[in-house]
Amino acid sequence: MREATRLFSALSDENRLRLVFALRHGELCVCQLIALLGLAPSTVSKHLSILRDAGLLDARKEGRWVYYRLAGRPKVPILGKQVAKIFQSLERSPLIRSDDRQLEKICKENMDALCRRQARRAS
Amino acid sequence: MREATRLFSALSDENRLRLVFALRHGELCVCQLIALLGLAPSTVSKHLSILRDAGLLDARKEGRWVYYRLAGRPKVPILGKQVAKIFQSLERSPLIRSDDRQLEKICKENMDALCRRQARRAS
DNA sequence: GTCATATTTCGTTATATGACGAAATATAGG
DNA sequence: CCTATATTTCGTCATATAACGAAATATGAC
Repeated sequence: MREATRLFSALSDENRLRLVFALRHGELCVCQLIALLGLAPSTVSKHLSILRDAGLLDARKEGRWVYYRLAGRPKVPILGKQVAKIFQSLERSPLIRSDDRQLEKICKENMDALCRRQARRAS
Repeated sequence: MREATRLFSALSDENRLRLVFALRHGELCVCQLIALLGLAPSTVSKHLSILRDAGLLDARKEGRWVYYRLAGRPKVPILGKQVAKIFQSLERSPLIRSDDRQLEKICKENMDALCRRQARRAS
């Protein structure tokens, strides 16, 4: 029961939904996700931690970098008609589309340039 | 996007999940749901309001009584493997089983006896 | 070893949320 | 009309949560 409420709670924040949708294209590094959301690294890290604890994400480390991906192979999510509609419309929502466009750019940048940008932003 | 977060937020509370599962058997009156959860009427009413605003429940009035039911015809909810597992295990969870047993008793009581019990509880 | 860097954890603050009781609203009976 | 009753809304309080910056941790380069 706690697992269920934890899962739904994990998905009840807009930024965390954005993370889940960003990762549907494939694995991303934390620094890329930070660039996408434009939030403090600590905030993004906390959000990712919540999603991972809820069983939605897996993570792997590569040197200093941590990559997150969706856990397993999620199918098209259905939770009754209402939710099916919501999820379909979510992919068409301006925010997710905007995220998708921004993600294209972010994925074209090399990781070093991205991380330098985060460092500059932090100061 | 707000609809999605509202829906997931609606399902992120244990008592609200219990309400949803209780209603999977069919329509119930608020006083029956109050008896099930053992919470204050105002709290149950608030929870039901959240679920209805999220599109999960429909309501109809019959005199002083308000009956709630699941909206439309929900199928077995799937939101990726993780959620499918959670929902399957939820139906086997001690809490939901206990609720099911208690619901049997509650549905055998006539509404008047139930409501008299709530009134006594309120004082 | 030192210094730099990416990420996570911790502590703080403002805001949101779940519980309750009281008040308001809607319906029924005499 | 008055009284009773079921439910909803409102206000309050304790607790949870999302944001941030600072500190801690882990990795890499020299």
